[in-house]
Amino acid sequence: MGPIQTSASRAAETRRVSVLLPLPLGGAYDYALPPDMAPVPGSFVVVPLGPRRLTGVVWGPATGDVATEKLKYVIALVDAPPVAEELRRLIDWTARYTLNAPGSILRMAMSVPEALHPPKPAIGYAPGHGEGAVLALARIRLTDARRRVMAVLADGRARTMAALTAEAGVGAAVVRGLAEHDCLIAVALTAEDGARQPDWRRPGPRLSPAQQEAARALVAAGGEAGSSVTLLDGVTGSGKTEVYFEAVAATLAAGRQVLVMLPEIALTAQWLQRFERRFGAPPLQWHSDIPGRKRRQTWRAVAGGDGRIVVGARSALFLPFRDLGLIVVDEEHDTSFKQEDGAIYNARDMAVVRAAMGRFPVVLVSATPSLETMVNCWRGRYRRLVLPERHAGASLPTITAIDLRAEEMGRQRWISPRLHAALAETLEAGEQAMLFLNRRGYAPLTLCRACGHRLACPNCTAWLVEHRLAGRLQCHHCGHATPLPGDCPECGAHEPFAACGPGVERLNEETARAFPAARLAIMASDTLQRPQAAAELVRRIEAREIDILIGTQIVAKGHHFPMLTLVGVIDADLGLAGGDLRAAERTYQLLHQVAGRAGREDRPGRVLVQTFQPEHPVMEALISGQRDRFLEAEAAARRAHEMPPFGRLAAVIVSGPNEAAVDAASRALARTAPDGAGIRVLGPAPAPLAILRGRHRRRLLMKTGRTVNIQKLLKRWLRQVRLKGDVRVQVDIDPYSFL
DNA sequence: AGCACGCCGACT
DNA sequence: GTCGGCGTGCTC
Repeated sequence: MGPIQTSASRAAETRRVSVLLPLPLGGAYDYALPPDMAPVPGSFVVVPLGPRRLTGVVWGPATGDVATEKLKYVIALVDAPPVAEELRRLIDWTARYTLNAPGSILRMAMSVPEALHPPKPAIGYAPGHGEGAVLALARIRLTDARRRVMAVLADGRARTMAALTAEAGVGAAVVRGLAEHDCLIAVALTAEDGARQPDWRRPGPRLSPAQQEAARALVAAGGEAGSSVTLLDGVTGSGKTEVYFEAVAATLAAGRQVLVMLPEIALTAQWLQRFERRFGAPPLQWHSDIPGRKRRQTWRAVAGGDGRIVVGARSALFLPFRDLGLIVVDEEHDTSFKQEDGAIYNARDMAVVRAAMGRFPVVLVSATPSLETMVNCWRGRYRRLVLPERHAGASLPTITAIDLRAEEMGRQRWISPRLHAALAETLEAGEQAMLFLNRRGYAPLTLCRACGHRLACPNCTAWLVEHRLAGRLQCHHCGHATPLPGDCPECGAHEPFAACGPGVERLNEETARAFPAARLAIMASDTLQRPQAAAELVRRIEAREIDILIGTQIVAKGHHFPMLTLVGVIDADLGLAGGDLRAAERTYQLLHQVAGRAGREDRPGRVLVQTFQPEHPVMEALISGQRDRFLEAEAAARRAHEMPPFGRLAAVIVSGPNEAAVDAASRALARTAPDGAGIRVLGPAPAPLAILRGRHRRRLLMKTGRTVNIQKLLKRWLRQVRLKGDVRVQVDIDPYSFL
């Protein structure tokens, strides 16, 4: 034995690690390791933090500058697969890019803390076997109920108590009684007994030559050493999904995991069907509606590597894949990939980053690619594969504008005579039509006829929207709901309210009046709360139980209705108002997608677009089908104003319950705003929703050239200001909506 | 994110 | 005289 160690030499020998906790702390904290503990970077560990015990992730070697007296010991090493380096780097990268604490980003990857601890095995009941069981059965009185239980279990498969009692139609006491007499044995159920795995060996559908070529290129990208981004660009119905399924199959064949990100996951029953047809089993799913137990299973399957393929919404991006080999971002232009609450990030862009970190390919898929993606293609940073035609020879719909300035519109009517005539023809021919209006509810605004008072949300700067089917007024921003008041809260007039403007419910009313014999259905996110309701409606349309479908933007996504030959866009100008950088681009994408619903298979479709500005570049591009020329013009305009992606933009949102404190803080920020060549700070101005969920909001905008490190600039700037009175500052790098 | 510490109003 | 409000700050 050597000499007794001094505390100093012991400290020098103490192994230290830095541990990132899923909290908005400044960074990772250092901890001492007990002598017998050997975590690797990425290991989950339990550590003390103040009076609490928390689970975090070993982030690397200790940073070293923490006083020994402060250092605490790691309590335990969690028995779970460690977080891969790729995800750790993605978390650090995202934190730096979005100016969030790394712990806040880690929290998204650890959204199911219970999943870290192995589930206690579910207990099931199986018949006993061998002579003992026979003797046991002989000893008891075999009542009817007991006989039914034994009959259910005759196949030898174990069942949970719940399943067994339901199948046999007995109470739990009967089962317990049988178990006590050793006629049944309690066994641990193996997880998801016999769950089917997607099988990449199954033969795919026959692909067109263009599809084959694209599929080959995608598969080849998977075989390359580094990362790559490929845009799969093709009109609706050109068979993009089948093409990227080949890349999915190749990745699965190579033994690696796949993530497919889709917007609005709850409404893609058709996508899931296609997947299951191709691979013989459903993929794992990840989105906000997945119940807790399933989430936990999925998280564990992904981390352990048994979960081979996940389809999910944007939050799936931070799942702890063990060996991810491909990400597909379908509908890459969709704005729902931009997360707006908590950490603000664009999951499509972060997918590209994750692929770069993991050195694997990513495929962006769209019929209407975002301008950012197209610019990256033009710059040669992304590859582009174009699927030129509609599959199976179907022709593209003809798109025609209806100039509302020239139409005789009745009062409180939104269907023009020309659209009305087209609807009549379509119904006459026994075909289906769709009316598109991107507004939920009955009317977007309700006002008092006596005094002009408008019913507004008490928590937000927004009008209340009347929902007649639900029998109430609703705020679409905070969820505030109230019945329609009997009297005007302003002037006291009795039942004075008038609905202003149309929502889908009101359009439904007008359509029903115009076509009393037609069978109508409304499709909006609030009329279809459950995925089953959406699937049922889709089935009814496919079965031609519906003649006219009236819907908001959710009808634009991914549903194929062969008999739908007419699409009417009620108000094409709706998205163009307001100070949104991407208003034109988004309107184009939305209307193009809606138009793509018309004329499938062998029936030519037509699209009638009601607009007050048929000469607008968006309308002209839609009608002429010259998408890329439109995007080039958009790009030129953005370049001229040094707007993204030709310049950088960041919004700084200051919010708090006290308006004066918010104003003071935003003025203080404006005073200390950096300036310099190519740097401009605008504001403060009231944010797009000046009051949201009871918090007052002000916004400043920072605009810089493309080569400026905007994060560094923002960090230095925001550090200077001391905030008080529950005022929060949030940064939105590359904001989508602004004014 | 929690939790403790700290300085100003209505109660056993 | 104390209990408790939540504003501010810290947690390796």
